[in-house]
Amino acid sequence: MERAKISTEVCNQNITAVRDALYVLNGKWKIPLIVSLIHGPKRFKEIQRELKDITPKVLSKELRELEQNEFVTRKVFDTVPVSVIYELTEYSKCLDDLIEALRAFGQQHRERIIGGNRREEIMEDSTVLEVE
Amino acid sequence: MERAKISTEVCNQNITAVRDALYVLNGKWKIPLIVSLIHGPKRFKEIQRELKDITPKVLSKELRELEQNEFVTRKVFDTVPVSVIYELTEYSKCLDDLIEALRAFGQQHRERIIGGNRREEIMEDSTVLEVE
DNA sequence: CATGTCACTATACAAAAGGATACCGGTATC
DNA sequence: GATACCGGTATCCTTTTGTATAGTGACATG
Repeated sequence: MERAKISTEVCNQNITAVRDALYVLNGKWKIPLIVSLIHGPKRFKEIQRELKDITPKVLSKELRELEQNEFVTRKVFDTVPVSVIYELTEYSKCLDDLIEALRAFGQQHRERIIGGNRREEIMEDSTVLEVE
Repeated sequence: MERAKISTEVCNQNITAVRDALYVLNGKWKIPLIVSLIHGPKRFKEIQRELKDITPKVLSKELRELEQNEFVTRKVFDTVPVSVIYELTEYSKCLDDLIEALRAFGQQHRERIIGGNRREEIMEDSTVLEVE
């Protein structure tokens, strides 16, 4: 009973931590956006081209939120016309392990589905992952 | 130029992998739900109590999706009234690294915000993370 | 002189996700 | 008899997310 209490407390702490993490990284775009900046700073349009189905409105919103959380910085150069580059911060490096784990899982999961080594009943379902 | 081409290809692969991962783990609840099952199988109402602000409708939908992706199994016992337990699968263990990274980041990020070792301009913003 | 680029913003709208509340039939408890 | 638990479903509503389209102003290209 005492043990159970401690274990549920730990469990709640873990859930809280995970929910805190998801709170700042929510949505479809934040992590892909960070990944696209890992290989070097980029301009607005470059990012838009790389994440091809994002609209400027959404991109601009996501970038603002990442800026507020100190994962990216926005730098404006007064060339003509102005160029704006987005760059990852030092702090964003604390996401490296997370991103690597996500990447590894994503890759592995896709292979599993393409390979078809899954239970038959579920194979029929086409909504599990969209493979192009 | 050749180098750049290779590097953008790798980058695109990474973005794709990350997006695949996010596709099956989307939304506010899937990962917290899995975390709540790590310490052992649970019944529907138990999970609902643990993730306290989830509604039964959403919980039932999330559990169904996790079942389709083979992260949890649903077992019905014909006691009176019936009891239903949800349990993590073997396959779900491939999420362990990811969950640990998410937990570590979430904890670290919360401490950073509570500690207040952030730039002043951003300190004013209250929307960064809800700390209760 | 028409057209296109850049980094967006604005407006309007549609779709999806999530939340609030009520309800079911059966059992157990008070 | 009233209430509560169980594992959900049904209905409605709000919030979030995404789409489509147009426009800005200064310049560069044809």
